[in-house]
Amino acid sequence: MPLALTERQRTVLFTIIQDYILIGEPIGSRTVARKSGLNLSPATIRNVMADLEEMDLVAQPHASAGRVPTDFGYRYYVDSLTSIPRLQSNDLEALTLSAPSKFERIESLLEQTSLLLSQFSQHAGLVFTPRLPTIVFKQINFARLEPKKVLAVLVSEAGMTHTKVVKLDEDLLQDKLTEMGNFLNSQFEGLSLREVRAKVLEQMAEEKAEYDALLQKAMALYEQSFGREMDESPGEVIVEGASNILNSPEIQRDIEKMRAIFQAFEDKGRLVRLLDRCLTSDGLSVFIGEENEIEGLDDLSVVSQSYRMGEGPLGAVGIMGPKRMEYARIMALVDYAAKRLSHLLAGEPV
Amino acid sequence: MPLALTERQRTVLFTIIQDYILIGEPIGSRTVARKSGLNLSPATIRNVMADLEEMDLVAQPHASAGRVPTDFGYRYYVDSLTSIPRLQSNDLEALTLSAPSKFERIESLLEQTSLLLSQFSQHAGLVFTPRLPTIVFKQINFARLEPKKVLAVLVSEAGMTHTKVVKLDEDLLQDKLTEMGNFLNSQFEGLSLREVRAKVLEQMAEEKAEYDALLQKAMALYEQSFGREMDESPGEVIVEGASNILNSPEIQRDIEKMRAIFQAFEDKGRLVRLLDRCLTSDGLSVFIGEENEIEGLDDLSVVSQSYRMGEGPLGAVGIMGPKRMEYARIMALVDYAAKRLSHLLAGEPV
DNA sequence: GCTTGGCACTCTATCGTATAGAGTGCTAAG
DNA sequence: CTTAGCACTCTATACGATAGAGTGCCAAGC
Repeated sequence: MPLALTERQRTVLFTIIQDYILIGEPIGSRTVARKSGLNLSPATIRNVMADLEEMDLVAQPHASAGRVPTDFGYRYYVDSLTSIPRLQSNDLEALTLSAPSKFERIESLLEQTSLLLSQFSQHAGLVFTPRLPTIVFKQINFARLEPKKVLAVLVSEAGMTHTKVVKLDEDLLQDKLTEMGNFLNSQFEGLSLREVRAKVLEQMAEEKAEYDALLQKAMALYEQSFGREMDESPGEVIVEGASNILNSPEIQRDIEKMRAIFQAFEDKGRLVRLLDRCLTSDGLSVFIGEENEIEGLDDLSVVSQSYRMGEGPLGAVGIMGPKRMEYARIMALVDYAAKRLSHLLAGEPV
Repeated sequence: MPLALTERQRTVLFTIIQDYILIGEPIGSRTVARKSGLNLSPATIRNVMADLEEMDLVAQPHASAGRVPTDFGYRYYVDSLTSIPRLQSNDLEALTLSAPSKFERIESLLEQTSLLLSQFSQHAGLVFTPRLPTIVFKQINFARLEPKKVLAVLVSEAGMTHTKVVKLDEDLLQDKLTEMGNFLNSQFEGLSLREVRAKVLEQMAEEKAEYDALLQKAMALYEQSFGREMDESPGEVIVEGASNILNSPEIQRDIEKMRAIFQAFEDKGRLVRLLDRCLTSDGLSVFIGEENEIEGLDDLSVVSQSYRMGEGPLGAVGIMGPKRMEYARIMALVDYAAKRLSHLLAGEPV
């Protein structure tokens, strides 16, 4: 049920949130009275604040302090930003200047994007690289390195490459390898790696009926080089500007929290779980505090947006920072970065 | 000039250092008197300590505190470990169990090594990947992705692969590309990339005299895909367990220092400068505090050892932690890891 | 001449107390 | 419903006192 607040309550809540985001200290009734625009005395504001506290939208750090937004309060605030915020013109200008408009290697484009997000937000920038099972097969090549040793190179539609050195039981000459590659290319182009794998397993099970030995071997070679591993591999996460987390005073106060956060940053597995959550909720997603459900990151918020190429989402970009972040601006930033990245990947001008 | 200390001074100094490393607080004359094994009263020890302070080997945080080793003191201590320390048997046992003894991808081997160093030391693990100009050319392949778009794959002797998508002015068919690859392979195998590049530039300048057009193009294609970029690219650094830095109390006390350290960790360029220093001083190197000359890391020490394959050093592994680290154990650990890595890369059993 | 016990001195860390300041909740009046 | 007033609470800060650790130095002893 959508929480129903009176206009006045909303105004007070938003004043508290915005001011708290700005200055980082509990906001008192006096301050709200001055800044809210409502022409009310602090005493009246106090009554409203008590209501908001009742609703768990704000809280007091201690009995005689001002109010601080709760996770739930931030949530209400973010939810009431009906549309995705647009970039302020100064941000837009600066971004146009410093964002990459072309790229050589997709990996470095992703890194630059993470760095850009970090620099503009003064928080940590996140970029999740494409999850392997969802990427689209473009081409595979095999090159003979030494007797019984083959280099397999897989290229995705997006232009990412994956290589693997495979040891074989028998020695295959380059001619054969090329033939095998051509065969696989003809079979798999345009399929996702997940689909490719399903097809491989299926046809390997089919007892060599249709295909001759070489093509059967091609399937086996694919399976050996990219099959199992790819299906498990969760993709990577590129974190830039993690040290910005140290800027926020509420984190500085608690060394234990700091350690937990940095440990979480190092645990790629935990971060990748975030990606799942970002991709399932399509569009721009915001996780506030404990909402992100990642152990150790419950004092941070994450704003993320997926980027895509063709139909499906490929991965996601995001910003991670203290719950006390400028949500509107950060959301605009992330959305812009994701859109720009999608365009660049598609080869469109930006 | 090698600083000459009396036996007694050495004993006192080492007692202070070892005890300080152990407990992390300034060491007083009373404690030294008890633990040094010298049968002397605290008063006598105090006289010795005053001498050591004179020589800048120890210092007092404040007038009525015990002594703490200076960088110079640590240096003397480390220098007097005449040979590289051997691993303690319990460490050796644990390492034998958990260290990888084979590997699929060289990249993940390097990551695992960094992680291992971090876990065993409870400090940050470092692994510098091979510097590109020094790696040895093994094989190059070109694959036609689309008209005028070629995938170049370079394999090094160590088994690392580097890929690049290159856009061409003209469309080259796969046959031609293969031929070009074969030609380059015949020319370059066994050379370092630096040598390869020199040869390429030289022959491109030679006005197409000896080679026919295709081979000339092959050279140009190499230059376009890996030439310039490789010569500049400094290699990567894999840091694991950076959050361990937060365990040390002397860092915890100073938030500013913490930020500086984490910023340094994020600045790959700065870290790579460390590599230079590690490689120039051949063998096991130890940089204590400001000795590492990297801005922001002057409160940390780095222990590193290069790993190799064939003749030249490829890169380095290391541990970075507070100056108050167990140097002997850490040095043994790093040396072991580097040796093991070298063996694994050479394909020898460990 | 080296060693040592004794002693005065210094500096830190800690604790309790007092105080100022911010902000609240409540009540009663407008 | 709004607001002024007031008592109350909690924090942060400063201050002084105290205990503890450790030093440097001196004079006595071996």
